[in-house]
Amino acid sequence: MPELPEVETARRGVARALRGRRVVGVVVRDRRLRWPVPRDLAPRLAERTLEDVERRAKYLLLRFGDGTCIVHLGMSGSLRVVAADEPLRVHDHVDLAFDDGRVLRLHDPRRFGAVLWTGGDPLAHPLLRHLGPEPLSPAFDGAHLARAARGRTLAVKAFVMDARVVVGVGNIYASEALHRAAVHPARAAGRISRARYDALARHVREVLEAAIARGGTTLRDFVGSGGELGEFAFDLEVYDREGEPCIRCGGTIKRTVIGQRSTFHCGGCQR
DNA sequence: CTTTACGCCTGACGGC
DNA sequence: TGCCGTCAGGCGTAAA
Repeated sequence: MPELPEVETARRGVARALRGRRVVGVVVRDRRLRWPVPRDLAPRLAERTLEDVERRAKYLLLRFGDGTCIVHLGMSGSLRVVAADEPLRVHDHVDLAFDDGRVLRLHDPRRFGAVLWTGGDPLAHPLLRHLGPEPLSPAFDGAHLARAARGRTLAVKAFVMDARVVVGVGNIYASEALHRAAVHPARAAGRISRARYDALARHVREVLEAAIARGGTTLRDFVGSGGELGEFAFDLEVYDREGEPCIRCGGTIKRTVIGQRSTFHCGGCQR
């Protein structure tokens, strides 16, 4: 389920397939997502042209000129672009039908995702307005992390997963970036040097870029918007490798829990 | 203000 | 074979 690389992969797929197309129909089979899908979604979208697909954090922004459809995939969501006669599967909750006969179909078993509508500037939406910088933007660097961490006592892993600090660093990539930067995930965020934050910021960026280049990590069932399976091969160094030897120092990978989330680190090389 | 815990859901898996 | 507990990639919200 989607971390930022998966969402970015979905964004590119949807944009390539449907940018410039006009909405000719909306079907909501189950509006009980994280928030109810608005009842007026269909009239809002009717006959509007999809001008672009953007991404802010893990939110997809389907730009329709004077309004934006905000889509979040939650923990189990995926998007596919299918033919209109594609058979439905269970948990296919929302369809946007376009004028070329194709359908953008949201599938979300756990229904932690969202489909919303907002007029005006979507970045001013309550869900988006307090978000930190994009991890692939110039605004994100070690100086930013060090500044934001001043006086903070929480574990650095929870810190980098806080969307007000930096967006898009999910549970897998938080463990991976901390391992590459040799920083212990439980270390207090405010007690990490500027130099180590420089390294961490660099590794966050690198691990996300590498994953995007491979179309997302995909542990089990991520499906890109065209229906293709994402790369299984992205080499996770610590995630889900409890008990295995560290590829860097030979130490043993440990599993702990930080902020109620599974956390993996090497007891040998992360300090 | 910061930090921590809790749900929202379905499904897959392991142990018995 | 079935049942039951545990866990899962997110994240807003409430409580402390």
